[in-house]
Parts: sequence; C-alpha cells; structure tokens
Amino acid sequence: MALDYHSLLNPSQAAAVLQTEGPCMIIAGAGSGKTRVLTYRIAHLLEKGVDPFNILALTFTNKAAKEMRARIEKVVGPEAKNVWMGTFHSIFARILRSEAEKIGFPRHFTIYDTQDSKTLVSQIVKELDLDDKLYKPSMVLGRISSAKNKLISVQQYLSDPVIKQDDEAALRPKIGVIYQQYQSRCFKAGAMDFDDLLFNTNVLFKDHPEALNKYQHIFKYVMVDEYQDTNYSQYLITRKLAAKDRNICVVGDDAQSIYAFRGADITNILNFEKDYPELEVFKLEQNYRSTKNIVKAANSVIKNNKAQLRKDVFSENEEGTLIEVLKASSDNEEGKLIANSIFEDKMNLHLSYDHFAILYRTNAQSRAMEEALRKLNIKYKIVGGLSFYQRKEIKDLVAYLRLTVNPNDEQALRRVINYPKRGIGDTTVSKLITTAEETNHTLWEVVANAASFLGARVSGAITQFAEQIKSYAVVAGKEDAFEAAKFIAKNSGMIEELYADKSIEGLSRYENIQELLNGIKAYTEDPERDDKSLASFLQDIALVTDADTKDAQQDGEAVTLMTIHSAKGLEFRNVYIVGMEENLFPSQMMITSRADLEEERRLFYVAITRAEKKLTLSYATSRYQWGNLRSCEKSRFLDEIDPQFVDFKFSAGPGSGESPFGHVLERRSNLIPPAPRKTVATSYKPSADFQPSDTSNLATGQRVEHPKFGFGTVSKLETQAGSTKAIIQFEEVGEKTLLLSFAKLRVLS
DNA sequence: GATCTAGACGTTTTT
DNA sequence: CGTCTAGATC
Repeated sequence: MALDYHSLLNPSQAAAVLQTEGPCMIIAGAGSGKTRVLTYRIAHLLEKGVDPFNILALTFTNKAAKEMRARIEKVVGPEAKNVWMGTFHSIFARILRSEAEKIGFPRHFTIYDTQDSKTLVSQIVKELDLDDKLYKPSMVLGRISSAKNKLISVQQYLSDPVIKQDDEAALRPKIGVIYQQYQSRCFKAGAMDFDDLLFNTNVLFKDHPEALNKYQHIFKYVMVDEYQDTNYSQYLITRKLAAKDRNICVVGDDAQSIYAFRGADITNILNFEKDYPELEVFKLEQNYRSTKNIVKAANSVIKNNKAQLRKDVFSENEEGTLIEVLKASSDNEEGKLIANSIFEDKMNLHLSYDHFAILYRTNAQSRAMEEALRKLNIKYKIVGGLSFYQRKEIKDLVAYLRLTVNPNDEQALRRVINYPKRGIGDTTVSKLITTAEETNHTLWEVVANAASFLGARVSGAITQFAEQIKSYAVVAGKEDAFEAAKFIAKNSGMIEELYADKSIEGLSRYENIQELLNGIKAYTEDPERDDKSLASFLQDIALVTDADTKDAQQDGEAVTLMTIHSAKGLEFRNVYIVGMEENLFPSQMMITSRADLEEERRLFYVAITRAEKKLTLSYATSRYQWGNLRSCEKSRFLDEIDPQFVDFKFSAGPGSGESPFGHVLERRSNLIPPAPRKTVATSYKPSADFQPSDTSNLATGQRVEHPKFGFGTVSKLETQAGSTKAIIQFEEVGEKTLLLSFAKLRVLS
C-alpha cells in the first residue's frame, strides 16, 4: 500500500517528504506540521525499501522521540521500532557504550548528572585551596561546559591566550586548572557528564576513523529535529556522520531558538548552507494550530527581533478571540484569576482540564498557581521541577547501584560510603582521597585495599564496605536489574533505615524507594527489552528527565503546569502565560544585551504559539521573592503585541475584588489608537479610563459605550462568515453597524 | 565521629 | 522561603 502524500500533506510538506536524497533543510514555522513531515519522511523512506536500521533521527527530548516513533508505527507498523531515534545524548551514549574501550573508558561508564558535576567542582576548588566565593561551582561548570560544547579540550583551554586573558580579567585565572582536574577525575572515575557524551563522540570519530566509517555506513539517512538548538559539538557530529552519503535533513525554526544559554548556535543553520551548497530548502509557513489572532499576534512580537530569517507564518483557521491580558495585585491573586478563568472556561465551554496549560518563565512560579488551583479543586500536573531521580533517597539507592556497576564512580562512592552510618567519617574519607591522589590509585582501589594503606582501626569498616559492594557486583552479574536492586536495597540497610523513620517525610521516602523498585521491575518486565541488566537500567535513567517520566502516569484529566522551555513542541487549546513582568520575563539576567533579549523574545514567541484557540497573559504588580514582597512592573513584551489583537482586562486591585472603581487604572494610551479626526461631531468625550471589554458574549439590549459614538444600546446582532456585526442605537449619532472584532466597546450593564 | 543549628545563598531556562 | 553547608558541641 503506497501512501498518497499529496492528499495527506500540503504541497510544501509533500515536497519536503519526497525529497529523500541529498541534503535538505526544512524551515518550519510554529505549528506548521513539522513533526508530521518528519514522520511521513521516515515512513516514505521505509516504504522505498530503506532498512530502518539505516535511519537516524535525532530529536531534542526523549518525549519527542517517543511520540514520533509511535506516529511512524501507526503509519508503517512495527518496523518503526528499528529506526534509530532519540536525543543526541541518548543515541551517542549508546554508541560510546559499545566503543568505550577505544577512548579509554569502561564499557559501563557512569553518566554524571549536574549535581554530581557541581559537587565534584566544589571538591576540586576546596582541594586546590581556592576561594569558593570566587569559584562558584555553577559558574565554573558553566565555563567548562561551554568550552566542551565548542570542543575546546583541556590542553587547548590551557594554552589559548584569549581564554587565559578572559579568565584573568574575570579574576578567575584557575578555571583552566579546575577544568583539567575535573576531566582527569571524571576519567579516573570512569564517568562522563552530559557534555562529555558529545565531546567524546567527537573524539571517537576524530581518533578512530574506522569507528566513524562504521557509523557513516550504518546511518545512511540522518535527520535532525530542532536544528536551531544544536551546539557546535552536535553540529560537527552530524556533519561527520553525513559526510559519506550526504543524506542529511534538518528541521528547524530560527524564531524558536531558545537554548543559546546551553551553547546552541543559530550559525549552525548558516554553516549548514555553506557545507552543503547543493542543499534544498523547504519552507513551511502555514500554521495549522492556532487562530489567526494568535498567529498574527505572535508575528507582531517576533518582528521586533533583528536577527531572523525571512518567514511569513499565516493561519487559515478562524479569527478567534482576542488575547486577554489580566492584571493582578500579587502573585497569589494572579493565581486566583487564572484558576477562576480556567474553571469558568471549562464549565462554559465544556472543556476538559487537559485543554489548559499554564506556562511560566521560572519553576519557582508554580507555587502560587498550585495553591490557587488546589483551592478550586482543579487537578493539575507539573512537568519538570524537582525530578523523582533528584530526591535524596533515590539518589542514595541509585548511588549504590552505580557503584555496583562501576566501583570507580567517585561521586557515588562518596555518597554512600557512610550511608547508612558505618563509622567512616569525613576525616577518614579525606585520608582516603589524599592517599588515592598520592599513590595514583583510584579512590576505589584504596578503599578495596584499605588494610594496606590505613591503620587497622578504621580499615576494618572500610574493607567490610568494599566486600559488600563486591558482593553486589556478583549478584548484579547473575540477576536482572530488579532482583539486584532489591537485594542491594535490603542488604545495604537502606530499607531498614528508612522504614524505621515514622515521620511523614520518612514514610514518603520509604514509598519513593518502593516506587523506584517498582519502576525497575516494570523495566525488567518489558517484553521488548533484551538487556535487562542493572547497567542497562542505569544508562537509561541517567538521560531520562522528569518531563519524560511524568507523562507516563497520566491519571485523569489535569491542567498542565510547566516552564516555557519544556512546553516547546507541545500545544494546548487554552494557554496562560503568567508572570509577564520586567525582570521576570524578560528575565533580569537577559536584558543587558540585545542577543539575550532577542532569545527571551523568541521564548515569548514559543509560548504564544503553543495556544490553539485562546491565549491569556497575566502579570502581577507585586510578587513574593525569597520571602519578601517586591513590586513589579509589567513586561515590555506586552507592549510589543500589536494592540489590535489584545483585550486588556483588569482585576479589582489590592482590595477584595469587586470594587466598581477597580477599573480606574492607568489608561494604556499607546494601545488604543487615537480616534480618527474626520468624525461626526458629538458632545461625547470618552472617559479617561475607557477600556474596551470582551464583547464575545454581547447580547441585544445591553448598554455599551463607544469611544467615538458615546453611549448606546445594542438592538441587533448578526453573525455571518465567522464575524459578528452589532447594530447599535447611539444616543447622539443614531444607528451604527459595527464589526465586533474591530469595534472598541465597553459593556456597561 | 555524629548530630544539631545558624547562616549563607539562590531562581533562569535543560540534556 | 527553602536548601545546603560550615561550625560548634556532645
């Protein structure tokens, strides 16, 4: 059965799908069906007889990969399972796993998460006797990370005069030394951080041409989603992989590039055109997701960015309602307004809570929203934030598991060497570390042979600990992940320790351990999984984020709460963007440079274009920050939306909520164009506080006020071709027929 | 070596 | 406001 792409897709989509050979770039506007195109493109390749094992599709999140795989499976069947699909990190972690020995790593290398990396940095800072006020882990790590993303090795870092100068100017001349120490410690521990996964893939491909050749041969067709968010390291990997067959297809939207802070580089798109002059470019400009209003409003915002590719996104959908703007007096009131609005819309329009999403700039903003939603008994789910795997008890057990698989894992070892308590205190651990450094052994080697390094008094406990871990490795070698984890949880004493704690938090910790074990059980019971080992499980969870796991446990309909970053690629019927305030959105740290502000604006663009039918923006005039109240100003972004698409509404202000004078707030003169001069003479003068109302529910008989015609009564409403006309009898100028979508009317009754 | 408490510090965003 | 760390005390 051949698929008829021309009936399934619009002409530009179909063209992009059918162009399978050679390099191609798809510039896809928001909501233009790019996932659809990628899906059918892969389906088409399979249909043409390409082996699924020869297709590599790189996505930005595990979730996107999972979704795409499911969609392809629907079209082409189970063959889809064999397509290489995943994030850069997960795909290349898998490849590094099988090639690890070539670059000197153990096959079961550990993947350090951000927390591990930070801890390691602060340990190094301490050991080097540097000022920890000056060398803050997050700052140092950021510097190291951006170096790695640009493929700057330790040696290059140390010898580059410009970098040296930069660091010295910033009064942090030792960053290079920390970087060096950090890498050597990771290497000794058999560990890689997120950036290393990509960096080392590049090393592998550079130093082992036969390995590169092998993967060039496997990946005959390479596809990259969200190309605007790739960094140099990722760019180079894809370039190398595609060098042989040149069948590379990238999909992206420069207007949605929001990860520059992580090293993403828009110039990758420009580089792409240079690398492949024979390139075919397709533009997808029709938005199928949102109403005309929303698309036009989004365009009016992004227009303010200087750096962008020419693109004209349009919608053929209905006009839709105006964007609502709500003003609240505090973050808590903002929550109330949003919760009420959701409740009303759900009831009036018979919607499901699944249709709603609340988006914010920072995770900390979720709290006020949660409280308000709870008060109205509205179910919600939070994506992101503190992940399950970041909880202390989970990290503890995972550390045992990691240590079992890779005993050199220094961070895991330090985490559990004295948990539960076994009398190995800080001083002993410090002694172990210095011994390891001095004798040039790994920490584990010293621990495993404690008797030959330390006195009998402390070495007893340490040796016992080492024996314990060794026995776990034996179990893990024989049993599957679940049996091994269960054994370790019990034998380590963790279960006992947590069970003994009868406090509420203690109980929840105990339950979390149970949940983790259940998760491992589900993992091993998956019939499609062939590697059920502990090592394989650990590899999986290292790169799984909360956004991916939360999705699985969908129990009942709920409002979604998340950061705008995690909302990328998703869509909802009704979207609320909260916290539209200066210094929050745009963020305080992004308003100093033009490039940063433009990224922030793209982020706003992404947020707006998540909405299908209705978009609501809100801001508060005061907000709690670190426990005390701060006053806030509304965001400059609100003024950037073309006012013809916006409807400003106001809350009653700090009082209780229904003072009729609450509307007496500043008039936004820049938003309401001055009435044209040429008009009918009236004695009517619009009041200074005139604000147009939402007229979507206007009924006949209602009294209204018009800024030009004065007061009047609605005598008739006519709806045709999607637009509503109102015939209004004005007191001074008589009957007028007005189009509701343009008329600025205030409903009085 | 273990436990408690005061104080510092932090909020961008994520693989 | 909440979390994490350092230092004091037992």
